[in-house]
Amino acid sequence: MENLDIEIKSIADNLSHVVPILGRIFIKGVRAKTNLSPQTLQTLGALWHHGKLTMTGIGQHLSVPKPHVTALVDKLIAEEMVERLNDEHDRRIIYIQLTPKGQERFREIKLLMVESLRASLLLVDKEKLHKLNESAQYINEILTEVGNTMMQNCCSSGECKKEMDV
Amino acid sequence: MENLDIEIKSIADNLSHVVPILGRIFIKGVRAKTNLSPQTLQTLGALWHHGKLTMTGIGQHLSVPKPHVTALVDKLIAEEMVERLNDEHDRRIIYIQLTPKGQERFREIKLLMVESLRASLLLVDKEKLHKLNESAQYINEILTEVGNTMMQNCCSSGECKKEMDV
DNA sequence: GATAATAGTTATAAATTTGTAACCATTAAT
DNA sequence: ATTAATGGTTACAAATTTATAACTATTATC
Repeated sequence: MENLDIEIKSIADNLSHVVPILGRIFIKGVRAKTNLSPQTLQTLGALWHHGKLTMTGIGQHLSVPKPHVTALVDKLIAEEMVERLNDEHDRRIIYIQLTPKGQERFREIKLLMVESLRASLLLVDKEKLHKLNESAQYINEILTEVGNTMMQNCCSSGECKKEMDV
Repeated sequence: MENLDIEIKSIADNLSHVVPILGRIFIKGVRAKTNLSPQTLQTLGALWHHGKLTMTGIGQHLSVPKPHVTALVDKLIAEEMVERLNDEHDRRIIYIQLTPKGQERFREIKLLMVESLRASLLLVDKEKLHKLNESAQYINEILTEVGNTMMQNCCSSGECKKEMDV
């Protein structure tokens, strides 16, 4: 069990070091070209991935306090990128989902992200890229899994987008 | 070459989705227990990893404008966690590095990060954890590499800490 | 049916981050 | 010897994020 502990330390070390780099690539590298704040971008990303989220679900995904989620969503609604949806059985619950316009817009944002990443990986050779892809896939798989169990019923619609579908 | 493009898209998709989750684990999960802002935490992390950074080096690592780096460093100096160091050959350059107190303090912060991660990975079994570790290691390796090539001479001291050494 | 819990909003203040412009000191280039 | 470029700071305004408290509407519990 000692061994396992060392492994978690190592994971923490490696992943924490990578946070600002990913931020640079996916947030800062894209932000200037849209008029969207980082958290707004992440909200769209979460909605794209999960298809449908409650207000508290969004808050948990971004770890943002609920009142601020309201503000984020209001802003996105003002731009007609997302819409509110009432739950049939529980009238307290409001789902948020991308509008067609929002989907279109986020598709473009994803292109910007890809370009930003491509620029960063320019000098990385094919084989390393392949291995990087596998690693990224795996990390996303695990972290999405633990992320979901931590929020009760994040995407209550049932199915999350597992794959990219640009 | 078509294939390579798809791979980059996939990497972008997976890594971008993971950004808010990592933020939750390593930044938000730790912040409350320290009185440090996210960027201040990341500054310490970068210094821990690189040992020594110039002001612009810090700015590039966090992608933060230079004037704000001054503010961040000033704050850390006020808490005696980092210190300025002059370059022998170029008197414009100022290196920042952790003080012993700062190292001690960041060691504690790393413990908090590990605990936060451990809590998230509670339900993940041993084998997955092992594979996760390998993936995290690889991603850090590649991204650190491209990160460094993008900033001319980030850690001009020469040697970066490659391994965890808590 | 009264009470407690949940989902979301409104309002507000404070902290943090972002973005500029102008500036000093030092080094590089011509 | 000027002039240009680099590394860093100061000053300031704006945008974004964080943190609370109080509140409404609805559902769950006893």
